[in-house]
Formats: sequence, structure tokens, C-alpha cells
Amino acid sequence: MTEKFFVTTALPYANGPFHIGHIMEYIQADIWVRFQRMHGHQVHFVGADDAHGAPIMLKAQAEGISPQELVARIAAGRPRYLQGFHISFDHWHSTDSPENVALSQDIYRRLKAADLIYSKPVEQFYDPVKGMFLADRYIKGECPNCHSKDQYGDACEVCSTVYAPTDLIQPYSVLTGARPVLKTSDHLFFRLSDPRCVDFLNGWTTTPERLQPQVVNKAREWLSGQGEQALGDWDISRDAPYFGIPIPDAPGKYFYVWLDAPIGYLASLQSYFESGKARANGEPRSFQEFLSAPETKQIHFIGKDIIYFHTLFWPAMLKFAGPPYKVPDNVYVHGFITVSGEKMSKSRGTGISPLRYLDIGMNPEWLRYYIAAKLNANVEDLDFNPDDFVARVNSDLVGKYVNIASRAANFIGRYFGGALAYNGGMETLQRQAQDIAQQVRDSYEGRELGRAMREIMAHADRINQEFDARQPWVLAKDPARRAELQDICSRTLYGFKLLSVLLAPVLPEVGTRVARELFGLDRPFRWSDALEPPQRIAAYQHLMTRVDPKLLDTLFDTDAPAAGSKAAGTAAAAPAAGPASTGAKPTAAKASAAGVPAVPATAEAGSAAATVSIDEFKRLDLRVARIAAAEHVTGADKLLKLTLDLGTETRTVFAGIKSAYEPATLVGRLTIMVANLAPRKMKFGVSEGMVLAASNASGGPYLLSPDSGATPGMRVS
RNA sequence: GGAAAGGUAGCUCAGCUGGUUAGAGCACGGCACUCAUAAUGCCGGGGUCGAGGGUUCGAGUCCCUCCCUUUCCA
Repeated sequence: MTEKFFVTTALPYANGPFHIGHIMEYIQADIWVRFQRMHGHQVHFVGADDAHGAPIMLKAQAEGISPQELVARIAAGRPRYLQGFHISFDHWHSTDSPENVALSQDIYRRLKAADLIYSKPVEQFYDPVKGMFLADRYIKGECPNCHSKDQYGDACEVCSTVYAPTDLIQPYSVLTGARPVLKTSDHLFFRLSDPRCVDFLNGWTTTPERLQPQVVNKAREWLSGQGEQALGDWDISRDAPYFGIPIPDAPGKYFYVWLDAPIGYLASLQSYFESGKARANGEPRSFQEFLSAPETKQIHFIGKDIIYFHTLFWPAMLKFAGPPYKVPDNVYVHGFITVSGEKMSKSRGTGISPLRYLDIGMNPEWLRYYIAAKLNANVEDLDFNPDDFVARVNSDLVGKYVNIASRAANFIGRYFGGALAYNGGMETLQRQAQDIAQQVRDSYEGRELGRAMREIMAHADRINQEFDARQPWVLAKDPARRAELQDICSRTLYGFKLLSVLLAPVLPEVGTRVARELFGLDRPFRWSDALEPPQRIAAYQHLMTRVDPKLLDTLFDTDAPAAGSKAAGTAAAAPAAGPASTGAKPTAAKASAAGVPAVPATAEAGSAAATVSIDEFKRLDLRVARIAAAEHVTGADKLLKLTLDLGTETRTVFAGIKSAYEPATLVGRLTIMVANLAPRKMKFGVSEGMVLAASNASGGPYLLSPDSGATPGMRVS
């Protein structure tokens, strides 16, 4: 029976290029999708950019462009990398699209009609300078527990205490440095705590085969929480200014980005259907007919950071919106990808950029294989280890797999003109092939990719063993033993064909080449090809080269310039596999200043400094900054702690000007700062730049100031 | 603080509902072979299965406590 699948991966947030976590998820899903297609099942595999929300709005503002322009620029960079890693999406769309507006508003109206939406006043911090409400990640202050400075509004990174932004001591807006004020506004809520929702979710999450056991546990924990832990309703509205979808009949209110993000799955599917691509892919029905059909299987691949949204809100929204919307059949969750055992971090230099991977010419199928070899069906993190990567790829793919064809095909070409012939025993041979194919098939089906790869390689070992045992190179010297030679080489090549079919979901490029070039098919492999003994082959062309370990050095060398590496910086700083990380983690936001090259301290304080070239001077990023806050530093007799507003961000700088300035007199004035000075850890905290001041033996320091008209963030040159 | 997942050879990991001397790949040592864009085959060294208790005829596998790592807490 032909199955009908609607498969998605989590939507990447459109504020930066792909990072390795996205690519890992796409590879996992793509392997599974290709596996299904090889069985003749109909798969509609779609993705989209997650375009809305405050981080994108603010980033666009900072660049002086519209959010639409920003999103379009990001989207333009996607296809190259999706194709580069052979990700076979049928369609790619955006949540900032007419389809998504219509679907989101429709679902909202249905939920409202079902009495699952209500309004409630919410008191929240508001930035009076910027004129907008502040999410927790845009508020910093002193931790109420351990009194560490500059902690985010939701939790302390030093002592791990979780709190509300209102608990912070001396809170300030990350956007402007202003002190946030509490302000009340009406928000719209989705009544997730409604007994109908809870009953439904209890049933949905525990349906056998639907979710992984670990995920069911997690969901049960949320659903059965009592008191403080009780399931809460979901705040789905945000006040203007916000880049998002307007809420019907609620002027100035927009859907929270996490409401319309998963609906983007449907928007992309609809756009795919309306573009005619679904019809071309063998699906004659309309979007609505297909979506609502009981036999359509809706499957989402996601990372473990977004389980909450995909196992509670998303199915509940769909359920109570009613037909043609249908609840997901499966949500498959994977862990994060770590690098050499460490969480990826740009600042620690362990980031690995998929863009750079391709840019330096590494073979995408190496990575696909490596990821497949290490993935299982559990929610476990996967470690990318460079030495392991080289060993696995070279040993498994080149030494074992590709080498099989190479060693057998030469004899067939040289002595038999490409013709294969078997010396009997075909039933046994085919039964063996069938057994292995079935084993591997079960592993793929259950997303146990690592097990599938182990099974495939174990069979490659057996093929090599048999080949060695029969010593065809000895047979070749004896013209009387040609039939024996042809038999063992034919069996070996049959084995190679089997391996190629089994690996085709992982190695689509090599698989297609083997099918067409070596075995002369006029199409890529289907699963059933695994059982067909080949009758002749074309001349063998080498299929895959070994990984040069030097490439890994290049991949990890973060200083060397490479196309795309600059852009990759911001992406790599995000926590591992945060697909649809709509909520842009705090770490992503604060990383914006990291990664700039340190400026060597060339100009010694003295009367005569050596000349510098204009290029050298240009390496200095001097900016106009507004002193948003200034305070004494306990225990420091020369330093003042300044909070500098650069327009788009704020910096903390410790300046040795205490002898000349009273903090209160500094607040609000403009000055000049070195914005790309390497951050320096001091006894009292991290200083993220320096302010410029003049002094000599007889006086100073005197802070520099720009003439009136300059605004924070302007470049000094 | 609450919770989840994990801690098995140097590295990356398999070990299902407890059952003979704990496995694979890579790395390492030795041997063989030469068909292969240099690879394959054979043999071997190497683990008190995080620690300590307990249940059992028998535990890496079940129970308890503790330690460590990672993650989640809308």
C-alpha cells in the first residue's frame, strides 16, 4: 500500500544562516524521507523560514532595513545549502506569507469560537525609550539570589536561579539601557488548561507509537503538574510594535511568533499544493482534501528544545480548530549536536559551520554518513568528533564500501567485458540479501540510523571476507579458472549493489551514480533493486575519496577567512540544534558582540607613535556611545562602571576615570568608544570596550565628546 | 530547587524483557595478502560495565543511596 506522508522539519529562525544543528535535523529527516520514497510511498516534505518576532524586527531596525528585506535576504541564502547537503525538500516557504496569515487567523477564529480564547491584563516591563514591551531576554539586572551583575530577566547564569524579571535588582533594558517600567496591557490567552484540552492531550500523547518514551514522560510531567507546576494557559498575543500577524478584531495586537510558526508548516504545504508541485508529485487532491484525509500521516521532526510547543500547544490548536486541520501523527525528537563533547560555542572556538563545511569543499555525503552512523531513535545528544569523523568515513565508506566495487569490478572489466555470471546458489544468495535488507529496513523505519549503518557495514565486512577467502587475484592467473573468478566477482558486485541500495537514503549522490553509471539503470535505486542480481556492469569510476584530516583543521580554524564564515559566526553561537528557535535564546542575543578581531595595542602612550596605514586605522571600530548609566565600583579606586548605549546594543565598560568624574554627571552624555576591543575580564566583571579620553602628566583624563547631532552607534572615521 | 536522559575498552558507541569466559568500529601491536585512488583478511593486548549497598542460584541488565555529565522547567 502506498502511504501518504506530510513531513516537516522545524522552521529555522530567519535571523541568520543555518547552523550545524539545523543541518543535522534536515539530514535525519531527509534520510527517512528518501527511505520512504524508495519504497514508493508518497512523501511531501516541506520547510519554511520562521520570519516573525521581536529579534528579527530589532535586527532589521539595526541594519536600517525592513524586516521583510532582512527575511528575504536570509531566504535567498537557503537553497544553496539545502541543495549542498542534498536535503530533498519539496518546497520551502515563509511564515511571513499570505497563506500563513489566512491560516493563523482562521485557526484563531475557530479556537475563539470554541471558547478557548480569553483576554486578561498582564503587567510587564516596558522600555519607555524604545516604546515597547520587553521580553525577559531584553532585560538585565542583578541576580536577586547571588547578586551577580548583568543577568537576564528569566534566570541567573551564575547560580541558575529561575525568577521573574521583576525580581531583578537594578533592572535595565538591553535595548536602550533605560530603566524599564511596569505597564499593563490586555493579552489574549489560549485556554490550554481547559479540561477538554487536557483530556485530549492525555490521550494524544500516550497513543502508542506516537511519541518516543522520553517525550511521553516529559509531556506527562507537564500535563499532570499540580499547584505551581500546573499546566498554565498560553499567552498568544504581543503588543505593537511587533513583526507578526495581526490578530483579528484586536487592533494593535499580534500573534506571538510561536503561534504562527508551526502553522507555517501548513502554510508551506498549502503554497506547495497551490504551486502545482504536489500534483506533479502524484497528489491530485486539493490542499484541504489532502490535509484532512484520514490516511495522510503528518510527521514533524524537531529538536528537544521545542517539545513543549509541539506536543502540547500544536496538537491542541489543531484538534480544537477542527477539520480540515488534523492532529500530528508523530513528532520525532532528536537531541543536540555537540562538538568534541562540548556544547557549541563561538567564543570557545568550537563552532562548526555547515556553510564553511561546503565552502571548503568537503563532501556532504561524508557528513550525512557520519550523522547517520551516530543517530538513534532516542532523544540523545550526538557528538561530532573530528578524529572519529575521519576514521569512520575513511574506514567505512572508502575502505570497506567503495573498495568492494573497486576490487571486484576491475576483474570483470578486464576478463569478462563487463558481463557477470553466477555459478549457482542464487536462492541462498537472494535470501541472504532479503534478510539483510529487511533488517536494515526495520532499522530505518524505526529511525535507528546508527543500527542500520552498523548492519550495513557488518555485511560489507562479510563481502570482503568472502572475496579474500576465494582469492580472485590467484584465480586470475589461471585461465582454466575463469568461471570461478567471474562467480566470486559477480557475487561481490551483487553484494555491492545491495549495499548501495541500503545506503542510498544516506548517500543519494553516490547511490544514483552507482545505479546509473555502474549498473546502467535509467533511474535512481528503488528498494526492490536490492534483490535483483546484476547481469553486467560498466567500467568502474571511483566513487568517493578519503577525507584529508587537514580539511578538518581548516573546518575548525575560526580565524582563517572563508566565504560565509563571518555570517556563520552568529549562527554558531546559538545553542546546538535549536531549529525553530523562535525564542532566540539569550546566548544568541548576547553573542552579537563576540567574534570581532582583537585590536593589537600598537599605539603606546607616548609623544611619538609610529605611523599606521589607513587600513590599520580602519580596523578600529570607533563608535559614538551614550552613557546610559554610570556607577562606582565597590573596591575599585580608579574605575567607574559605565553602561554604554550603541543604539542597537549596550555594553558594559570599566573606565579608569573615577578621579575626574562623578558618575551622576556622566549619565546621558555622548562619548566615543572602541567597540571592537577584545572583551577583557576584570576583577569586577567583563569590560566590553573602552572609552576614549585625553590626559598627560599635568591633567586629565578628559572624556572625548562628539559635536551635537551625533547619535549613538555612529561610526567614527 | 524540581525533573529527565546519560555515565560500558584510549576514542565513538552496541548490549532486548537479568543467564555461559562483556561486544563492534576506530586507534595500538603482530602476521598474511596484493585485486583495489592503497585497501582487505587473520591473530592479539586492553574494561573491578561511575561508587557503595541490596534482591537473586545468577546483575552491565532489577531496587536503594551517593557522585559526575548534559538538558528541561512554558
